[in-house]
Parts: sequence; structure tokens; C-alpha cells
Amino acid sequence: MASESRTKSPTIRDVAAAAGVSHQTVSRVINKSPNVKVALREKVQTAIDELGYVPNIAARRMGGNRSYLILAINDRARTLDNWGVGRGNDWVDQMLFGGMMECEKNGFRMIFDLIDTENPAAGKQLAAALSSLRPDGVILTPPHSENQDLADLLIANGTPFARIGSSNKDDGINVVMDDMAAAQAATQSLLDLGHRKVAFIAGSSDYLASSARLNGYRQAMAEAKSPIHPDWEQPGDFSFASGTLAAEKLFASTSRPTAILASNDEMAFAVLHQADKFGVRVPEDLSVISFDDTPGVRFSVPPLTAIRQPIAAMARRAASELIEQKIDSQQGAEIILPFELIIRRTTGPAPE
Amino acid sequence: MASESRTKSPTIRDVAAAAGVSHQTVSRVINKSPNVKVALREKVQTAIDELGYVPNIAARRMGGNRSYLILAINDRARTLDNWGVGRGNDWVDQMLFGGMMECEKNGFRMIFDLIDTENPAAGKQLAAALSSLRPDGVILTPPHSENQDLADLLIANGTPFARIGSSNKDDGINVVMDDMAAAQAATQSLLDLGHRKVAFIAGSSDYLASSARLNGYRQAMAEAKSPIHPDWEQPGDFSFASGTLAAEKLFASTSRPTAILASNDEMAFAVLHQADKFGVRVPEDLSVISFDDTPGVRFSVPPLTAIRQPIAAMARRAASELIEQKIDSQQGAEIILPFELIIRRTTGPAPE
DNA sequence: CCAAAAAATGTGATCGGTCACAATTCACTG
DNA sequence: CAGTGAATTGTGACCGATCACATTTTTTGG
Repeated sequence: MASESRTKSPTIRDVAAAAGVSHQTVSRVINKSPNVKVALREKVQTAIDELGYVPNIAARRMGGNRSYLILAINDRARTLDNWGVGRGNDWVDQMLFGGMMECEKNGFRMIFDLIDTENPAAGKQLAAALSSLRPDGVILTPPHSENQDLADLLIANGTPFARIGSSNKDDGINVVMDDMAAAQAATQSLLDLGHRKVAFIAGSSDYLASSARLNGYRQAMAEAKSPIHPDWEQPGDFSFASGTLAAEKLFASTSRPTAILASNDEMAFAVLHQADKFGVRVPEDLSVISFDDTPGVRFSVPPLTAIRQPIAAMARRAASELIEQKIDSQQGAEIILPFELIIRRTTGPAPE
Repeated sequence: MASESRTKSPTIRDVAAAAGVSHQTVSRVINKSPNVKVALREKVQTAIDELGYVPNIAARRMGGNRSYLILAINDRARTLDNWGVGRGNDWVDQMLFGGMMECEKNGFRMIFDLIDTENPAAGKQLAAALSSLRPDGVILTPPHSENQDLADLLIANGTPFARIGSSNKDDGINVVMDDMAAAQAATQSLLDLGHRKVAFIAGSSDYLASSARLNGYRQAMAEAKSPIHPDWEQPGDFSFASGTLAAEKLFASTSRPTAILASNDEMAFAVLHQADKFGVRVPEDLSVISFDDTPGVRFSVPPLTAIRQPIAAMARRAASELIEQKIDSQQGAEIILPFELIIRRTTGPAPE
């Protein structure tokens, strides 16, 4: 144990002494205050560089009213699976990537908190995190971004917050992808390939995005004056199992579709599995497009064509808005980021 | 802007006043000091619960010499891919899961830092993080766990640290899986299935684990007195491309193997792709076992049999050791965690 | 039963920044 | 060139915990 005495890092007063100025002037330089003469600023900066000084984030929090911390709330269940290991959602990964990079650029840090969706003490857990960390902003990810109780708590607490992947007109900075337009574009791309029998596997109705995607599908079909057979709209809940079930029904339909739009990757994987089982060739007999474009899709056989939800970009934007504080999150604001249709190998011309 | 006045969270003195004791007594209760009478402890605890008091982590850092922070260093390159999105490694995810849960249990928080492996300023970045956060411990993940410069920096700084997935006899708390034993067991399982022509695709030689896995393979083959054809040991670098190349060579070999052990999932996926292309059926003609068991493997067709590296468990253990401070990380300690062979659908009896 | 040691509780200083405000220097006016 | 206001720099208090140490209470034992 022991762990010796930790090397003492330089403080703001060490820098001040080295530069021959007051500690407050050093503080001004660090915080890019405009009211410091160039000569002084440079002298201080030199001292900072020479000493390798980096302000202590805890002390900054103590003195000022900012913590330089952004708290990201992720769902714990989504990170778990039956085996107690990661479920392969890459939200955390992507958020680290987009959000943390943005934070780092601005001297902030991102901290994660995993909260159980079902847990009735979710509010308490969030309150504890707020009290302990005093983050300057909170990012809610699905499904927490649909939990208004948490949002209300944040509003009451006065902590700015952003939602990702879900929107609310009344409060919060809502960073979203246009799900309806994306579904519409995906469907249109299938129509463009000559498909007419296009089916849709819906996501869990707990998510607003699910209905938006369904609407996009219907809209595209309607605009193409392509009637939708009742069998073609299958329910689902984003799980592999529900995708399997939907696929079975679609393949058993009297009007078997030549293209399927699945509301997420996992259900699309299930479709590929079932296609294999039913002897349906992809993409010769069947085209498949999925939503989300989680990393694993590149390794499916064949690799999935998918709509990418720009998680990293959304996280980056959410973080940057929270850091800049240009938007009052007590009121609602919506930021729509572009989706992207990644063409891979599960889509092709309609058969015949 | 605006963001109103933040709701004032209760402080230790609020609790003290409510309980009619000194702030120091409250501090003792929080920190589970044994020298507090039961009656007082209960009175204080009641006040804490009623006020919903949670100690401010920044203030704790200021007053004491602990920060209640564990810093996890991940590789930035591993989190990126060509498209600038997550590469699908689930280290971060799993570490959040294992490490953060452990931290939370003890009132700690886990903070991530992404550092470029190749960046010559990696040391500077780590030093800055140390100075800014003063973490109570640092966890190094591959490939940083093989970077002795970072370890030396931590030693000089006096910050306890743990390595995950890689070991060093001289310093650090090294939490590892027994790669050699795992490769040996995987190979043995193939031998047990009657396979004799077992091939191996190696990982990047930058990783110690790579040679350990190769040795395990050789050991198992040697013990079974099963000679290794020169073609069967293919080099690789953990990339899909290198897996493809290796698979092509193996399928073109005059002595085509009936089983392949790939040093990671990505290369195993490549083998499945190539098998499909060459008309080699899995598992009828060819058995495949991979290393790592990243989440996507469940969705390969067929799902991959794999050795799971217990990332979450390793992270949990690393965090708990750093929190407990029983081990002096200035000296070397090694903690070996069990691996697990997950049998899925890419393994079967040898053909004929 | 009282002294001495041990246990329980309280007091004030302190960590390293920022804040509010005071003091100084500078730049314009008329 | 004094007088005024703005820009620049400095001073000391303060955030909310813990630490070291002082004080009070309890326990122990001769």
C-alpha cells in the first residue's frame, strides 16, 4: 500500500510566483479573460508551460460555480445482457468519442452514470449524482431521454440538460436525427431499386422514434402509390427474438415481401438468420435495410445496408451546447442532425 | 445563459445543524469511522437521509488527499475507425460496466481518457489528466498497458495503477486472463472433436497476449502429438483484412485445415466470410473458434464459438484493488482471472 | 473513588481555485 | 495637464469537505 507521497503538482500560486504576477492574473489567463495585456499574458503562459501547470478541476469547482463536468446518463439495462456482459450497444463508446472529445477541447470532462430504466429510485440516483458532482450539464440518452421525471428533476435543480435521440418540445436541448425522413429515404431507396413489396418491422412503441420511422415508411409508400399489404407491417421491440418472429411471419405471408426495412440492426440480423433458414438469398431474393448501424453490422454476412444514427455527432453537439450555454435548456430547443444511408451488401434490385 | 440559480444542495454543516452535532461528526459517519456512538451515528444518518445529503466529491478532494476518482485510459485509435465512428470494441462499454459498478459501490467515480497510442505527447496528456483530476488510481488498457513510459510516469507521480490484459512482473497491479491456457483449452476442444488439422491465425506481435496464445496452441498440439503443418500458423494483426488474407492462404493450402483458431473475433469473422466465398461450410467442413467474444459475435452466421476475455471482471477487479489499496502498485502483482470458452455454432466434429 | 488512559466529539486551519471588490495604471476628454 | 472613466492588476474572503489537534466524556484499574 503506502503509495508514497504523491508528487506535488504546481498550483496557481506557484505559477504566479514564477511569472511575478498575482494569482488572479494567472486565473485570468487560464480563463482567457480579455482584460490582460499581451505582454503579461505571454509571461504567464510561459510560466504555465514551463511548470506544466494544469488547473485542478476540483478546486475550480470549489471556488467557482462551474464544475467543468458533463454527466451522461446511460441505461444500465441496455449495457447488460443475459450473461451480465455488454450487450453490444455502442452508445457509450460513441458518446465517449463524440462527447468526450468535445469536452476535452474545452477543458471539460465527461462522466457516465448507468441508471436502471425500471428502477423506481432512478430519480434518487440522478439527484445523488447531481449533488455529488454538480455537473454543468447532463445528457440523457435513450431510453432515459423519454423519461420526463428525470427532465423535471433537472429543471427543478437548475441543471441544463440535453436529450439525445428523442425530443420534447417543451424543455431541454433535444439533439435528434430525423427518423421519419430517414425511414422515408430508406424506403425510397428500395422503391428506386424496383421493389414494390416492401415490409417494415417496427420498434418498441415506448420510443417516439419507432412511430416516426413507421410514418416515414408509410409516407414513402404512399407517395409512390404503392399499397401496403397488411402483413407487411410487423410489430417488434428491437430484440433479436422479435425480429425472428416478424421475419417468420413475413416469409410465411401469402404476399412475401422482396424488401424489408427493420427498425434496428438486431432485428435485421434476425431477418438475415431467418432468410438463411428459409433459403431466401440476400440480396438476390430479398433486400434488407436496418436502422442504427451499430459496429457489428459490418460483420454480418452479407454486411448490412443501414441508416446510421449519428450518435457520436449527437453527443458532440449536445456536449458543445451544454458547454457553450447559448441555449436555455429550461425552454425547448431542437437540433436535427443529418442521417446517413450506408449502402452495403444487403440491398439490390427487386427480383425478376 | 440564464440557467437560473442552481438549487443549493445540503452541505455537511446543514446536516450537522439538523442533527445537532459538529460537522466533523457527520464526516465521521460518512466515512464510517468506528469511533462514533451508535445513537449519534443513527441521528446523523437520519438527518443525512432526510436532507438527501451526498458529499460533494470536489470538496472531498480539496480537503482530503483522496479524489474518489479512478481514471481509465483507453486507446483512442481503437475507438475510431475509418469512418470516424466507434470501431465496435466494447472495452469501454464493459469497463463502464464492471469498473464503474465497483466504483459506485464505494463512492468512487470512473473517468475515461482516450489517448492516442502513437501520439508522442501521450505522456503529457496523462500528466495533464493526473494534475487536473488527481485520481486515486489509474487503469491502463491495451495497448497502453504495454507502454512502460506511462507506467513509469505513474510511478514517478506516485499514483497507484493497474494494467488490464497485459502484465509486467516489476510494477503495477496486473489483471490478466491466462491467454496461453485459454488458447490451449480452445485448441484442446478442437482436438477433442477429432480435428487434427488445426490452424492458428496469430495476432499482432505488439501484444504479449499474441505470443501467449500462439504458445498455447503449440502446446496443445504438441501434447496431442499432432504435428503442425507450416501453412497452419498464419500471421495476422487483429484486422479483418489480415484475417481475410490468412483465410485465403489456409484454404489454398495443400493441407487445408479442418479447424481454425483465430486470435480475435474480427479475424474470425473474416474467416467466415472467406469460408462462404470458398464454399466451405461451417461447422460441417470447418470449425472456427475466436478470441475476445465481442458482442457482435452472437450475430455472425453462424454464431461464433469464442474464448471470452472477462473484460468487465478485470475492470471490476482492477478498480477494487485500486480502491482498497491493499497492494502497493509500485511493486508488481499479478491477478489471473479465469477465461471462459463459449460454445456456439461454429464448432463441430471433424469431417469424416 | 479518583487518576490516568481511551474513546468520543468539537474547533479551526487548510486544500486550490474563483469571486467580489479595491487599487492601480492607462487613455481620453475639454 | 488635471479630471474622469475604462482597462488592468491585486487583495482577501470563500466554496465544502478533511485534517490535525484540542476538548470533553467514558472507561479502566489500583
